[in-house]
Amino acid sequence: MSSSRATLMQVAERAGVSLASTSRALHGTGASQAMVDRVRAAAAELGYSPDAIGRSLRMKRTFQIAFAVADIGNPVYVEMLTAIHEVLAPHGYRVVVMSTGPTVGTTVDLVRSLGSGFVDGLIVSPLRTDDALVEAIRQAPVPVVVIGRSLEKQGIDSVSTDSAAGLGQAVAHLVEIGRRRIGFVNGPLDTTPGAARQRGFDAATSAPAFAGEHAETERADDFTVTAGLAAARRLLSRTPAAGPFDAVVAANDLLAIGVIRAAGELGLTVPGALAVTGMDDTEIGKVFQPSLTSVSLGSADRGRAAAQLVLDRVGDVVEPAQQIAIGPHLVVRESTTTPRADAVAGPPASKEKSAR
Amino acid sequence: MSSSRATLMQVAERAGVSLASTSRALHGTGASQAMVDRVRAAAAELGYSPDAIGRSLRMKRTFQIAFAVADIGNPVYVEMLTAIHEVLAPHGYRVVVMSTGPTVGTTVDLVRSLGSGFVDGLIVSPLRTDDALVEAIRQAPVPVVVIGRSLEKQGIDSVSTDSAAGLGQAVAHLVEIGRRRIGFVNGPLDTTPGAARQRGFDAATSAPAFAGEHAETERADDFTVTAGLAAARRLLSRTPAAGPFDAVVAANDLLAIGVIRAAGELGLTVPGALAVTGMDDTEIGKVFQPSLTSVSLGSADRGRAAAQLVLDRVGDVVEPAQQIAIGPHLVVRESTTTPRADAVAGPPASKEKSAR
DNA sequence: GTGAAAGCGCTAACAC
DNA sequence: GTGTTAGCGCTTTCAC
Repeated sequence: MSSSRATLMQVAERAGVSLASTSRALHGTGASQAMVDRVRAAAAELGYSPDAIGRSLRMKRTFQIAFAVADIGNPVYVEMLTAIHEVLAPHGYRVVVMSTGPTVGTTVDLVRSLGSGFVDGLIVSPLRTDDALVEAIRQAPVPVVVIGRSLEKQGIDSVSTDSAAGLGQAVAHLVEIGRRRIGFVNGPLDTTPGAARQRGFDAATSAPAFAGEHAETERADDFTVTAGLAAARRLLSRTPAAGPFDAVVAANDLLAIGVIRAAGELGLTVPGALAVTGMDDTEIGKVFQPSLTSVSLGSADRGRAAAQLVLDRVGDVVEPAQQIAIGPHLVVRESTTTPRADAVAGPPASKEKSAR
Repeated sequence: MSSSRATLMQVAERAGVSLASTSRALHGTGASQAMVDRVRAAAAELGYSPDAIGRSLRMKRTFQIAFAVADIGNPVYVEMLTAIHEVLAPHGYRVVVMSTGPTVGTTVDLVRSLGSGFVDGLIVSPLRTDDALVEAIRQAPVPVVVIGRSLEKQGIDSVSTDSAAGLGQAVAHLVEIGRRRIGFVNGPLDTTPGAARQRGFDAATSAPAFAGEHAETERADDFTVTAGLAAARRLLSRTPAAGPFDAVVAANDLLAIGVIRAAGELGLTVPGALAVTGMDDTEIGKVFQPSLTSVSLGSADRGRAAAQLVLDRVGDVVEPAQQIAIGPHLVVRESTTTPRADAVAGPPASKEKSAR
C-alpha cells in the first residue's frame, strides 16, 4: 500500500496538455503521434493507471458480470464458473460471484439488487423458479441469462439442457446391459432439476420398451453425497416383489456416490450386483472408484454459452430472447460395466461413448 | 431489462426537497421523521435504488474484494472462496474472482492491475512467489492478504499453515501403524507448497525416530489426479532393497487419489498392502472409497482468516503486518486403517483424530 | 488535432 | 434540520 494514485488530470498537467488530449492520446483516438508520445511518457513517469470507477460512471459500464448460484461448492457450478471466466476475461470483463441462497425469495432479492448497477449483466442458475422471479428478471435493468429451465416463452435468455432426455439415456443404457429392476434416487422434487429428472425417469420407465420391468423412486433431501447415502439405504432395504434392485439411476454424481457407498455397506458389488449411473459427468465421478457412468449435461458448455450470450446482450445486440440447448450425452464408465484390472485410467475423456 | 433507473436527483424532485436532504433521509443521518417518510415514499414510487458506481466514486470505496488463485477448479480454492464469501457478504462486500495464471509474471500483472481501483482489497494465494511479486504487493494501492507462505518479515499480511509439520504428522502416523517403507508423491518443487512439503518429508524421514526405514520421493508434474497416477506408477514400479513400499504419502488429496488408482492397477489393496495419506482434507477425499486419511490445512479457516484480515485493513486498522497461522491436523480415515464393512459412513467430521 | 467544459450519481462540507 | 455547492475521475460533445 503506497501513495495515492495519479489521476488523468495530473498526467495532463505533467505533459502540459489538456485533459481531453490526454484521454484521447491514451486511447489512441485522434491524436498526433507527438501527443501520444508526450502523454505516454508523462503517464509512465507518474505510474498512471486509469481509474475503473471514474470510467464506469462516465461510460455507464462496469465491465463486470455477476454469476449467481445457490452453492458455489457444487462441482457443476465450479465448472460453469471456470468456463464463464475463461470466456469473459479476454473481453476485459471481471466476474463477481454471488450467492442466491436456496430459496426463490433471496434469488429475487439478488436480481433486484442489480438496480444498484454494479454489474453489466448477470448469469444465474436458480434451483427453483416462480413467477415473481421471472418477473424480476424481466424487469432487471441489465441483461440476465438463466442457466437451467428454458425461459424463452417468457422472453428471457436461457441456456438449458434436456435432463429428462438424459435420464432416458441412462435408463436405456441400463436396460441394454440387461438390468431389469431399476431404482431412482432423485433430489427434491420442488427444484427445477429434480422435477425434470423425475419426469424423465417416469417417461422412460413407462415406455413400451420398459414393459414388464420394475421401477421405483426414492427421494433424497438434497443433491449431496450424504443425502444420497441415506436415500439409497432406504431404497435398497426394500425388496420389490420382482426381486432385488439390479440398478440405480441417481439424479446427479454426488447422489450416485452416496448410492455406491450404501451398496458397499450392504455388500453389493458395483457394477456386479448393482449398476449405478450418475448425472453431470463431474471430475469427481471420473476419478471415483469405480468410475461413474454419467450423463453429461455439458456444464462447461452451458457456462460458455451463457457467457457468450450475456456478452452479446451487453454489446447492444437487440434480438428476441434466445434459448440455447445443450444436448445431454451418456458417458459409460466402470459403474455400469465390468472393469478390467488394467483399464483403470486417469480422468479420461477418451472412454466416452454416446448412447441412443 | 426495462427503463433507465431513477437517480437520487429525481427522488429529490419528486419529494420536493433538496438533494442533500434526500441522501440524508435515505441514510437516516440527521433528518426529521417527516423528511424520512416523504423521501422514502418518493423513492418507493420511483423504484429508486442507489447507484453503486456514483457512490463508489465519491466514497472511494467499491465494496468489492478480489480473490485470485491459479486454478479456481481446485477444491481447496473452492473451499476458501466459499469461506471468504461467507465472511464478506454480510459486511456488504462483493467477491470478484480472478485468475493469476500459473506463473509469477501474470500474478504480478494482476497485483499491478489493482491500480485501476476496482476493488478495495485483494486476497491472493500464489503458487509461486518471487521478489518482484513481493515488491508489487508492497506497492499495491489497496490492502493485499496472501494465503500461503508467511510474508510477515516482508511486511505483508499473510495467512499460512505449516504444511511441512503436517507432512511430519502423516509420516508419524504411518510409522505408528507399522509402515516402514514410505514413498512420497510430491508436486512440482518450484511451487511454494511443493517446496514446503518436500522439506517436511525430508525432515520427518531423517529424524532419529525414522532410523532404519526406507524413504523415497517421486515428483508429479502437477497437483492433479492424472499426474499423481503417473507418478505413482513410476514409484511403485521400483522395489527398494528394503522391500516393496507399504505406504505412500501424497502431497495433496488429488495426488493421493491418483496413487490409490495406481495401486489398484498393480493389485495392491489399500490400506492392506499400501497405506495412503493425502493432504488438504477435501470433500472428495472424505467420500472417496476408501475414504482418505488426510492432513487438514484448514482451507476454510484460512479463507475466513484472510477475509477478516482484509476487512480489518480496509477498515483503516493501521497495524504492522500480521501473520496468522492455522495449525495442520491429521484426520485418520480408511486409507490407513482397516475399514469395517458397516463403518462406511457419509462425509463425517466426526471420525477426526488429532495426531502428535 | 487540440482545448474548454459539461456531466455521469453520489456524499459531505459548509452555510443558514 | 435543511439547502447549496463542490467535486470524486473520467469520456465526450462542442468549438476552434
